Amino acid sequence: MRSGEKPEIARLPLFRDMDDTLRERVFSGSFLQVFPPQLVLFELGQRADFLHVLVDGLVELSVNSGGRDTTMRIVEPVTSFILAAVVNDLPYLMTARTLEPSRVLLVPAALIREVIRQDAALMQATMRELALAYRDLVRALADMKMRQSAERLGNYLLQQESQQTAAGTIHLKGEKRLLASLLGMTPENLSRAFSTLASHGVRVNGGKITIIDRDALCEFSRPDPIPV
Amino acid sequence: MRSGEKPEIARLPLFRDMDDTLRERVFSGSFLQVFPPQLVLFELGQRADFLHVLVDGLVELSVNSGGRDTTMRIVEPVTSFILAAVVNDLPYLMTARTLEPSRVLLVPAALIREVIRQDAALMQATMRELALAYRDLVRALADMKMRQSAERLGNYLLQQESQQTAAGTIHLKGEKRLLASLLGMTPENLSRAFSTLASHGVRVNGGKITIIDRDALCEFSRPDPIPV
DNA sequence: GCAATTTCTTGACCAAGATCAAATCGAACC
DNA sequence: GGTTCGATTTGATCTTGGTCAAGAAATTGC
Repeated sequence: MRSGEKPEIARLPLFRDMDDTLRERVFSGSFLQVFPPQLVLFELGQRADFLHVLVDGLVELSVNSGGRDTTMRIVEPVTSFILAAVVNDLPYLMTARTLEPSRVLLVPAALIREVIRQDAALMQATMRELALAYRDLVRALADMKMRQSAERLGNYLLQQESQQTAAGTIHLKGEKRLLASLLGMTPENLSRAFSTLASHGVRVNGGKITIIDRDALCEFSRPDPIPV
Repeated sequence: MRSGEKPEIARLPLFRDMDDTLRERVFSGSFLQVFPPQLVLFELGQRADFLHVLVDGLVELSVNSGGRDTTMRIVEPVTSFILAAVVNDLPYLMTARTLEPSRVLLVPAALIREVIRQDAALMQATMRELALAYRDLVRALADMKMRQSAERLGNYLLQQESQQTAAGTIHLKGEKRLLASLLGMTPENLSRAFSTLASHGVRVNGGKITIIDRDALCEFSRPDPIPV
């Protein structure tokens, strides 16, 4: 791999605290690969050969089964993904596809498992990362079960706003149909959900969303009481 | 804690491989408590003070927010629960309530975190447990997003059948309304879903379910291609 | 720049599931 | 055994969200 992105990857919570020599060993045993958009990186059911780290671009993780399909997560750089499958050496439960031209660091699964066994700090970071990911999914499942579609959209926007830098403004990544699938609705209903939110402080302009009345949106969407 | 259940807890994947002395330290720092049914063990939002191990009885984990409520998991003995909150010292995302008279081992969160740092085998077991729990939730979320209610019920039955000992027979634990909430539907609709499954090889007699035609049920429910 | 293609939006209609109400079933208690 | 209370089932109706179709807007390709 090129050295340019190494520091940024090394700064990830997953790799931050581990032994420098072992980290170097992980990196030198991995390779950075460039992928065009719409390329399938791996499919659900395959044996987990690599821990992936998205360095640049955009990746969708989805589940497809019985002719149906749903987006589980949109991965933005710089983030590792598919850690749970790698840790337990189990088949991927999701399919990964690039949405934009992307650069991905591929860490051989056997290598990362070996180094995890050797390095307590890496193991602890892995454990913490998995615990946080688990909690994200608890929230996502509760969201899907308890809220209706426009509320889910409202909460998604509030959450994105708090993560993105510019206050009050959100830039959607990917197409709207992708967001619809992530939120568990059809593109048609996402469109209608945006119209519903128009009377609750949200303005839409293509992929640029503005929250002009945060209180009204909170009132409507009833965000989680426990902050992330 | 009494010594009777110690071996069974020690045999759990979480505690199985750790150092014996440290395991003894964990157990002697914990206490086994008996709770009546319908008692709230902890509520969402509270600081995670204890790792819980259900030794006997039945516990519901639920999320309640904005006047709505949904069952996230039904915990059967012998199983630990709420590990993710404890590992990262974060507030519980779920509320726990006993459904039957229950005995629960309460392991102080600070103690288990300390021993995890000291014992690589325990840390590895924790990491694995979290990774498996994560994968369960990926399945649950995909299930909720992609399948309709009767299919979810069918898959639940197939899954329960494979876990319980008697082939073809399932004993529901807890009331049907609980199962309805776990599957993300109303009790009324659960009842209708059972009638739907009647024409797909399922017979119901109170809490005793019989799968008289496994193939027909699979055909209807389209279970996950990747086995758990 | 303009045609072609795709995405997004809107409207009409349909299906799944929720709600409300009432009837039935079953277990616990006298 | 009969009563009572809650759980479950059934039916009628309503709401939400999905489907289908068409038009508007945006993007791509030439």
